[in-house]
Amino acid sequence: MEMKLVNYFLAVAEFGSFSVAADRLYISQSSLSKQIMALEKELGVALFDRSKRNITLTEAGETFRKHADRLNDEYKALLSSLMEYKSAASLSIVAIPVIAQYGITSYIAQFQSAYPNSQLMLEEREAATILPALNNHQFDLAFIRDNYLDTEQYHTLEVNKDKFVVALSVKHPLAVRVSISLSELANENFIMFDKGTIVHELAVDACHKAGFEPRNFYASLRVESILGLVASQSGIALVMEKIFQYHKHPEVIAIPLAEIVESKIILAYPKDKKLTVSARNFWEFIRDYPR
Amino acid sequence: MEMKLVNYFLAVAEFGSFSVAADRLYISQSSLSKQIMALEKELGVALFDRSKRNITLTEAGETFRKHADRLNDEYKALLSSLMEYKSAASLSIVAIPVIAQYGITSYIAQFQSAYPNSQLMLEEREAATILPALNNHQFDLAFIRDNYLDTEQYHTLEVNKDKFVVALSVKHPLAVRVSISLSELANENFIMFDKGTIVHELAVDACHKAGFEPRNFYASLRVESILGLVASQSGIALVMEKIFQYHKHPEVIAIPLAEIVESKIILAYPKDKKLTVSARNFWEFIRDYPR
DNA sequence: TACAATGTATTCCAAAATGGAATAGTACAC
DNA sequence: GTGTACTATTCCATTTTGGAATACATTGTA
Repeated sequence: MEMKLVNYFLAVAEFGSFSVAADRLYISQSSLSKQIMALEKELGVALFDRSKRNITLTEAGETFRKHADRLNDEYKALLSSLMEYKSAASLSIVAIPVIAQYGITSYIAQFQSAYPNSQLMLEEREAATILPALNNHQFDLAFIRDNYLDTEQYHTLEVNKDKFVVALSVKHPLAVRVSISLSELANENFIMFDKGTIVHELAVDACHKAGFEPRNFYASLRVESILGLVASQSGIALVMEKIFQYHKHPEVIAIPLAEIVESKIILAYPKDKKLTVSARNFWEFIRDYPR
Repeated sequence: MEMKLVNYFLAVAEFGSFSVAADRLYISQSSLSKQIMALEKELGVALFDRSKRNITLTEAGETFRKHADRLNDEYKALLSSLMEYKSAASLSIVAIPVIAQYGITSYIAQFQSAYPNSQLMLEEREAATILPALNNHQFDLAFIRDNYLDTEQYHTLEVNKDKFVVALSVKHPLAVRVSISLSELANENFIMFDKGTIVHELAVDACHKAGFEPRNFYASLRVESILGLVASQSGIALVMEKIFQYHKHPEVIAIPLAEIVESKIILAYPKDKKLTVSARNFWEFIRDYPR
């Protein structure tokens, strides 16, 4: 039995719902459903009664829950006892692929010169795959956006802050404005980031709030490409201001959005995890960094 | 972390050797090596010191061992507590693909009419894959050959017994004999079962004991095909007597082997496992079956 | 009774993990 | 040095995984 299944089980039991638990665990509902089914098959007993709309624990499920807590405690004790043997210097960080734009590379460089012995591993991943990996203890710390994050589950540290601007061709009629409201864009072509990215979700949600469905000219592209398309008047785009500033395109202008749509870049780790010495150093380095 | 890795780890720690532990666990050395390495990577610490010829536990390994026992105990307690919720009638059996030839199908039929409510699942697998699956609790009971089995680890019940005979074309010069010694076959073409099967291993080992390397005309085939090849004088074969009797080929004769090479068919389950009610019924049914 | 809302299961498919056989590499006894 | 007895690595076929889309089921409501 895979130990993470214990947590999956406990989440489903707690919320009485696969879809809610899947959300909370940052995995898909179909995956969670399959994994719990596989667990039940492996154990040879049904853990949940799914015949009603609200799923409930079977008797076996109740028994499993009792043991699950103890098993989990043992497991955590094991992990925590191994903590001290981890090379004190080891530190693995995962980040969304915008660390340059938000100056995080510079923090890291300064940390490395302050702690030259730390063996820092830095990996970039798409947002969607970061949280499951972080929860699985594959990384010590993560740089992520705070949107859609269940802040109850994580210790967080604000590192940077950004907000949407409207990227327009300089030839666009609205390019002369000092501010644009989303509702004025209802009939525009939207050039979006990849479906599944947080920025995409944020943009779509914002349009919904403004009362329209954005006409998406999907692009699943890099900022450079998006700005290129905007420059060639294929449409407009919602992009984060600092990302825009970083990449700047001579024929594209960014106009503030009347509605404030904010996104904070945070450093985070799961509350149920103990940090290594190095990770704590890094955390404190970022926390105390003079701004 | 996969719970079975705890057992893998404990086996390596106990024997101080990957290859011995792999043998004991009935998996390949390369697989075990990779799995322990993956475990170490997942935990972020080295558990074994491999720099010396005799591998030893690192400090972290010692710590892991302490917790491993407790974790394992919790896990076993969990499994055992779920036992009672398993449909009392459920019973899954795995067997090598010769149950018809050894009359096991008839035992099963009789058990089913004696216990019509038992939901018996029967699956056939190649010998090599049975023991790992049995150790992983994927099945309650297994019909297997006793050769090369570590009988310390399993409760066993003899079900049938068989021995090698030499299968020859009726036209073969030795076909008139009442008994043949292996050493007389040193220059024959051997038609063998698939590499990796127990019967193949037995045959090769027997030839080695008789002081020669069998010239294999590999066939990785079914008995029918092997007997067909023997009939057409492509070579000779070592086959189990009862298997031969069952399939009988008019142009093939079986001569007893002077050296007795025996193979018992046994019913087995791991000693560290508790049987379900039905499994126990089946066990006792077989044990008390009048012979 | 139909229908909308809200669930879970299933299917499909690309990507990743698994595991054994063969092989390379390494410590140690002699 | 050389052979022996181990572990690591590579290769590759097979299996597993996990998400997107979709099918299917329950329940509350018109």
